[in-house]
This record gives sequence, C-alpha cells and structure tokens, in this order.
Amino acid sequence: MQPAAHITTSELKGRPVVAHDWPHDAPSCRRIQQALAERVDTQDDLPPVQTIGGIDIGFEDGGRTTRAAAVVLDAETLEVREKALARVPTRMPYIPGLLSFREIPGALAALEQLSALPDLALVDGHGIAHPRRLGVATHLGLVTGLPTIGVAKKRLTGQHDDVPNERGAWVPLLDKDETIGAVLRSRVSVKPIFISAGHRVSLESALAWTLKALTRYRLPETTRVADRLASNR
DNA sequence: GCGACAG
DNA sequence: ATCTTGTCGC
Repeated sequence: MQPAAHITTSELKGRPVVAHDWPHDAPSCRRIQQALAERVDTQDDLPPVQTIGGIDIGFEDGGRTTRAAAVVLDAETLEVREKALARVPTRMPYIPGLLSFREIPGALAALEQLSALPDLALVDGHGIAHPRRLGVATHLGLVTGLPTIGVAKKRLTGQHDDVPNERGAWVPLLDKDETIGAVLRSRVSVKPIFISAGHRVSLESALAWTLKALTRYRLPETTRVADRLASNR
C-alpha cells in the first residue's frame, strides 16, 4: 500500500491554495498529480484583470541552474510593468509529464520577487492538456492561487484536426471525447500553439486572453518578454 | 513490446 | 530546454 500523497489546503493573500510535499521520484510525482487534479477549477474565477503575467523557465550550466522569469504587463496596453529573474539550483531532470516539478520551484522564486502579482498568468507549457490534467500551468495555479493559462508550443497529449490557416482560427484538442484545450493559429503560416485552461480560467477565457496578448508574433507578448529574460536574450 | 513524449 | 550560422520561403 502506497503512502497517501500529503496535500493540505491553505490561503495566500485571501486565495485558496494547495500545499504538498515536494517529491523527487517519478512515481511520487504521479501520485501527487492524481490527487491534485481533483482540486483544479476550470470555471472562470478571476478578479478584474488589469495586469497579465508571463512565466518562462530557462537553464544554464548545462541544466544545473534554473533561470525563472516572471513578468507583468498591463492587460490593456501590454506595456511591461515589471520583470523578475530568479536563479535556483535545478532539482529534477526533465521527464515528459512531470515538467511542473522541475519548473515550479524557480517560478515561485521569481514570483516572490515581484512587488505585485499579476491578476492572471500565461505559463509556458500546458494547463489541463496533460495525461493526468495537471500540466505546469495548472499545477502552478493550484500552488499559488493565481488564475493561470497554459500556452504551449508543442502537443503533449490529445488529438486534433488541421487548423485553418487564418489568424485566430482554432480547433479543439481532444482526449477521447473530452475537450482538453485548443489548437490556435496565432498568425498566418506559423505552427499553431496549444492553449488550455490552467486553474480558475475556462478554455473560452483562456483563448480570449491569449488573443488579447497576441500582436504580430506567434507567441503572446507575455511569453515573449518572459522568454527573452529567461534565456538571456 | 513499440512508439510518443510540454520544457 | 540547450548546443549553433547561414539560409530558404512567404
């Protein structure tokens, strides 16, 4: 009999959050994911959104050091309000399906450096478009209480039809008969991106906010600014 | 057993 | 993710 995943509920700045032991082995990670998945909220439960955040992680020293970037943009003008970069020792290798356990420690360190958290955060990687519905965007939302959206450049799981070659066109990402996300053509003639609900945000709102953060590039501005910082460009 | 596999 | 320069296509 496996020991139960130790999960507790708490509160952060008035918001319900979840805390849990930080595992180091894959089987423990998967057990925690299964337990956490029950607490995910894919209904809209967000404050008036005045700022949107971007979270992205990069690495240095051949992966030994994690560089985590958290940026805050004005939701209306997309003007950059604040940037934070944290460098922490990397604790886990990359294992498909367990990305959040590798990236969240750094993300939390970067968020802590911000003078004010964003009202909503777009996270690099998937939200519920994950084998156990607990991608990095969803996991980070649960742990911080922040409304989150998953914005990924590649598919992890699920099937989808071709996306029409028109800016803003999208098709559902399906797992069996369940819609777990959307495959979005963010601009003409580029590979589509994968949008999914993270936590406290519906897929419809996730798409709407992603479109609001898009300008002339494939990725939303939040992701671009955070990526530039995390990868030292 | 074989192929797929976010960052 | 990261290692890396020029180059093909819209």
